[in-house]
Amino acid sequence: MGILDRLNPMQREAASTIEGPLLILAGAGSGKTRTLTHRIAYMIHEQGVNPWNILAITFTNKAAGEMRERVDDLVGGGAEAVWVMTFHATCVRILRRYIDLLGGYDTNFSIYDTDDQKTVMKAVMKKLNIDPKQYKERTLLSAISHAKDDLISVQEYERSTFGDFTKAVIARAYREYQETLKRSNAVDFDDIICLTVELFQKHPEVLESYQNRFRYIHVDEYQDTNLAQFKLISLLADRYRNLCVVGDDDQSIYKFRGANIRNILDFEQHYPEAKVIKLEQNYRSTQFILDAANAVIHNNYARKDKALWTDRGEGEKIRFMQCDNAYEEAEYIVDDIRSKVRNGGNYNQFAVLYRTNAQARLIEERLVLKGIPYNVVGGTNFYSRAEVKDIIAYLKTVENGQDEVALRRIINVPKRSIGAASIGKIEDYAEIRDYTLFQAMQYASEIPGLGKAAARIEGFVNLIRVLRAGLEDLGVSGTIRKIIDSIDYEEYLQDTYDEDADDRIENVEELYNKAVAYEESAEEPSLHEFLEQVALVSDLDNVDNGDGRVLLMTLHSAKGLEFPNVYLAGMEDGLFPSYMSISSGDQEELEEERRLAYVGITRAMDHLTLTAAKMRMQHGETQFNAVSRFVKEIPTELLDGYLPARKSRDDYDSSERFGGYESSYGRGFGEAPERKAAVAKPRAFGRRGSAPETVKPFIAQGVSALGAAGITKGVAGGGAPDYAVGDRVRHVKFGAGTVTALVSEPRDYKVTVDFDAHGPKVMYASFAKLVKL
DNA sequence: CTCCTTTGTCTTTTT
DNA sequence: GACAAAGGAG
Repeated sequence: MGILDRLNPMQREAASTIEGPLLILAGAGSGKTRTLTHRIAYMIHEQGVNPWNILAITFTNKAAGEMRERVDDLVGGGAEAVWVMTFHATCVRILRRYIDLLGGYDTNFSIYDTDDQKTVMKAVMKKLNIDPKQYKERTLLSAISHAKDDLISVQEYERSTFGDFTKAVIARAYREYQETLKRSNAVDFDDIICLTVELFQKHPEVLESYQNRFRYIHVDEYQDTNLAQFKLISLLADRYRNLCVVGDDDQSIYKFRGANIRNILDFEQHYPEAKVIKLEQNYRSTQFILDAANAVIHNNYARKDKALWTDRGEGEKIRFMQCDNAYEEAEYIVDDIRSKVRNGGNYNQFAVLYRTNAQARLIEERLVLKGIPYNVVGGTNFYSRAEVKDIIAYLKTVENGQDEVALRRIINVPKRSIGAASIGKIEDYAEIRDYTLFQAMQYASEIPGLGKAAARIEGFVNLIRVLRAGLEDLGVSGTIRKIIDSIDYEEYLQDTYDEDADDRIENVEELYNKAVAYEESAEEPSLHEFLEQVALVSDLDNVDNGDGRVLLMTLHSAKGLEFPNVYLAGMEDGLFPSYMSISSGDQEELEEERRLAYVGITRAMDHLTLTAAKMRMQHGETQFNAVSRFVKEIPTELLDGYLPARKSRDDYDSSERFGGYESSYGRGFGEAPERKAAVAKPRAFGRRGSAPETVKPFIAQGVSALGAAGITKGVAGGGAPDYAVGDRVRHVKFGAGTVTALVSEPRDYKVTVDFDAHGPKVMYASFAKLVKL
């Protein structure tokens, strides 16, 4: 009878548990979206929950769109009232109503993307006299971003600096950056979340209204939430505590963006009454593919133990191919795809995944050569193209005159001969009168020293005024058209770019088309909503493989997708795992890479091919990379094709850890690796021969990493286990048993115990905490 | 103010 | 190898 009949028992239990906190640990391909959508349908249809009271939060628009569609299908009428949205869209919606309560912001705020943030930071550094050679804007921005992810305010950050000079610099930059954004009535991506948290904390009445509205909350991809998002969710869920989170700690791959894997690992601590349900049946891949994925991920520590299984049968072995260079790798992959399609297949059943976007190029070239249709997912965002950003900046200036980043971008584009000197004079004037830049520009004729520039500035101000006046009649698309015409933008593009002017003009037209499409679909079209979509939607969201094309994308973009045939290209130490993660000596970074490998492997339904190149151009120089350690972590019996030399734990020495770089500075180095030397010279640094500062900490950390590698057992579980095969041991949960096998693995000892009451179990020594009897 | 050459950087990137 | 930013010359 019910909606839940089509679910397996565990899925059904998860879907029917609607009261109280619930953690669904959903392995790759275990039907997580299906479970969530059925849960929502069950609530509405069989438990009489008002759709209005349900919130489902995702990370990507794509995931939100998919869920929206499936909920609509299952629920039918009334489903529109369910909020299915991304974190950012949810928060923007809340801020558009209430941000003015925080003071200093107005509800027509701009949203700054990464480029805009850089622009702001550059200005901040200039203003504060921060030496750009000593501090990169990227570093400062990422420090600020991480502070915001952790809900650390400017004041708190300032208090925590103590004698730390670098932190003090960051604190100054943080304060000025935040003040600049506020002056511009703008928020960045991180602000969207943490200002909402701030709003809830400072205005309990607002929080309460949303708590009452969202009685049932779902969070997808919970493993990727950061502290701010966690706080947001826990505030919202605090009243009714009906919080359902879904995730897979093994697929947490966004630590570098502030995701905190502890949120999912510690869910039961935060919510002691929580119910935990594991979905371990995989409906996607063959057993061999799952075995390989399980074997790789088992080398990680920080994870909840689980084992994916399938009833799909063993399937085919995983293929491994090491080519001489990256060209041959591309050739191998493309030829393989072509021959498989000739034997009856469709190009849309194939995906090539890689670690870095730069790897796409060679494969693309080969695909073009063979006339195979393909799509590259990601790479450069449509909205980050200069010509698109120009028009967007005009629109932002029309919407929000305080937006300085937008204003400065267009003030002299196309060239109006308003240069740095004139802008400086306007700035001074604005400072004295406490005006915004745009306000000051309206008094150009009064500003001393502008001379002829004053008239040109007035012309510009007038243009914006006219655009504002016409907005209501013309709408968004009409205003875009008017901008293009008034500034002769297409002519400007033609003059400025000789090579690709036509492409750029096309992009501008595409933006116009998007605006038209937006106006057709929106209930109540507005400029700020259009700008919001532009800021929050990426072209990743439009990935569609209905038209028979091979898909190329990074491993990160591939999360959540599945393909019958998957190629993982560039399986090399130094590329994947990345050079950074190896050289940092930080185990956590390496574990994140390993999770990425896990994500990659589990994208494959039937056929998985791993490829590597012995020699590859990276950053303009030839690198000789060793086969990725992740390939070596896959049991030999699952691999087909050329098999790399197997490595035992003890071979994970320095030359291996920083593997593959030997050839860059002379052969024979790897034969009898002198440990210190191997650590100190992992790689021939940039061609200009300068050893960057990173080398020093690198050496220090490298040595400690080496130390850690050398005494893995110690790190793993406080030394080698004190029991051996044949010994009797006791386990907290399973009771007494006999040790039947003890295998030393890179990170830990794998111990098999035949328990008296529960039969044989395989476990990792550091987790099992077995006591010798 | 603008154009051209030199210099430095370079993982991933849901929003 | 590719691209952006800074610095110097016109």
